[in-house]
Amino acid sequence: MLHDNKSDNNRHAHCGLERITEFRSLPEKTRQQLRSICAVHELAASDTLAHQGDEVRRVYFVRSGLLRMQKQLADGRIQIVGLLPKEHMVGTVFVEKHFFAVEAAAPTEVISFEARQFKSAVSTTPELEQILFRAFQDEVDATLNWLLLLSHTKVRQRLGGLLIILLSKYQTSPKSEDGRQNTLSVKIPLSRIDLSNLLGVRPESLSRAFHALADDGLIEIIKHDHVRILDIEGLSMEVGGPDLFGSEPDDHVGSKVKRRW
Amino acid sequence: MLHDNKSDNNRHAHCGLERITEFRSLPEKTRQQLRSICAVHELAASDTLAHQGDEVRRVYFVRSGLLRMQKQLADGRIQIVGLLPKEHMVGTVFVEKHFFAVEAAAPTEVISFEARQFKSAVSTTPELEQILFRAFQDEVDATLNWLLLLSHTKVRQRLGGLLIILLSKYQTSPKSEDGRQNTLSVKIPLSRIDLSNLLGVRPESLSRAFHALADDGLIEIIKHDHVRILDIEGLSMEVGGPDLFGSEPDDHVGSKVKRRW
DNA sequence: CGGTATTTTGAGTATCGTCAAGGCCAGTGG
DNA sequence: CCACTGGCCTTGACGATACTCAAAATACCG
Repeated sequence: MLHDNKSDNNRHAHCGLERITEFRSLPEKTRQQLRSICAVHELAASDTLAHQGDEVRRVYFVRSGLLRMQKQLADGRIQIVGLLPKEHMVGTVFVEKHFFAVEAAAPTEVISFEARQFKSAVSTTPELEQILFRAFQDEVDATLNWLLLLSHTKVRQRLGGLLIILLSKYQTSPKSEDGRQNTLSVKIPLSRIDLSNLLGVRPESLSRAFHALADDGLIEIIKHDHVRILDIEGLSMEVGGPDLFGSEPDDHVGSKVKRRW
Repeated sequence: MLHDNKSDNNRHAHCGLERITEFRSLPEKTRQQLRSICAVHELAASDTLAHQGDEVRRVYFVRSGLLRMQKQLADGRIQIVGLLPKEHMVGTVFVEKHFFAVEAAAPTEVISFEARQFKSAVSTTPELEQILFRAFQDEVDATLNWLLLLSHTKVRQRLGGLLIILLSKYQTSPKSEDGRQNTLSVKIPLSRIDLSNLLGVRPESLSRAFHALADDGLIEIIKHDHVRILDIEGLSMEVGGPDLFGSEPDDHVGSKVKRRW
C-alpha cells in the first residue's frame, strides 16, 4: 500500500522539484506553479505506488531510489517490464488506467502532481511539453531495450545483457581508486526474486547462470548482489555484440536526456 | 533499398494525407502545410525504409501495408521489435539515429515529411502535437505488449499470445458470412521466418507449436498462414488469462486512438 | 512440368523448469 | 557471545522443452 504519510502535509511545501534535473531548466514561473500543486511521497521497499487497473490520478517523478513497473500474470508469474530510477517519470497522462503495478524496489522518494493539473500545466508550457516528449522517448527506448533483453532465449544471454545495462548505471569503482586495475564491478540493486521476475526465468536458473559465467571467467561473484566484470568483451559477445543496447548514450537531440537504463 | 520511385515527383502533390485517420481532424491550414512538405513512397515486400544506424531524416506514416521494425543482432539473429500497420508513425523526431531497421513486411505505401519541417509544424500546431503524443503513447503500449509476449518462455505461449493479438487485427469472417458458425479465423501476414524472428524462436519450434495447438483442438490450420481459432478461451488460458494484452481497446482518453496491435 | 524456396518432420543434444534438500546470512533472544 | 530461526540463495537430480542438424514434404514460380 502507498504510504501517504507526508503527502498532504507537503503540498505547497518545498518538494525538492529541483532535484529532478529536467525541472531545473524550467522558467521560475512554471516551477512556482508546479511547486504549488506537487506532493511528496516516501516509499519503503515493496510499497505499492499504483495497482494494476487503478485509475491514473497522479503523475509521479522519482527523486531517489528505484521503482519497478510490473504485471501480475494470470499464471501467477510476475513480470517486471521496467525499472524507474532517479529522475524518471511514472504514469502517462494519456492513459486512464494503470496497465502495470508500480512498486518500490528499494526505499524511494517520489514527488507527484494531480494528473489533470499537470496536464494543463503541460499544455500551457512548451518547456514542460518538451520534458514530457523526452520522457516518452525514454520510455520507448528503455522498453525496447528490455524487449531485446527478453528476446534472448538463453539465461546466460539475458543475464549478460542485464549486467551490461546495469554496468552503465550501478558501476562502482569506475576506473579504480588506487589506479591499479581497471576491472569493473556492479552492485545489483535487486533481489534474486526481482531479478528472476525481470528476466523471466527461475531463480535457480539465474543462480546457475551466474556461476556459469563465473566459471568461464567472465565475471567474479563477490557477493550475491555484487559482481566484478572480468571480461566485458566476452560478456558482450555473449549477448551478441557491443552494439546491442542503445549504441551511444547521447543519442538524443536534446543532449542531456537521461536514458532509463 | 528504398525505392524512391515516386517520392520526389509526388511532393506537393496529393499525397493522400486524409487516408491517415488522425490527420482528418486537423485544421485545413495545417493539412495544407503538411501536404506541401509530404512525399509518397511505395515499398515492395522486404524493401528497406531505414537501415539501423541511419540518421533520422524523415518521419513516416504508413498508409497501407505493413512494416516491421527490427534489429540485426551480432549473433546473426534478427529480432523484430514491432510491427507497424496502417495509420502508424515511424521514426521518432527526438532521436538522431535509427535504432532499428525498418522494412516492409508486405507491399506498403508510406507518406513522409522531412523531420525538421515536421517538427516545426508540430511545435506550431497543438493538434499535431496531440497526434504526436498519442503516437508515442501507442508506441509505448505496443512495445510493452511485445515485451509481455516475449516474457513467456514456452513457444506455445508466445504463439498463442501472438494469435490473440493478430485476432484483433487480421480477423477474417468476423462473425460469419452465412451465419453458421462463430469460429474466428486469422490470416497471418508474416512468413514463418518473420514469425520466428518476431517471437524469438526457431521456425522448427514454431511449426511444432502450431501443430501442438492444433492437436489440442485450440486451433485448426487451414493453411500455413491461415488458422481458425476453435477455442479462444483455451488459447487465452495458454497465455495466462484474457487480461494479458491491453485490457480494453479503448483505454485512452482521446477515444479514437489506434492501438498498434 | 521441373526447380527453388518454404515448411514440416525426425532424431539427438543442450538448456531450462521443477521439486527437494542443503547452505549461508541476518536478526532475535537467551 | 552464541545458539536458534527464517528468509534467501545455491546445489542436485530429473523431466520437459527448445535448439541443432539433417532430410523429406509441400508450396510457389516460371
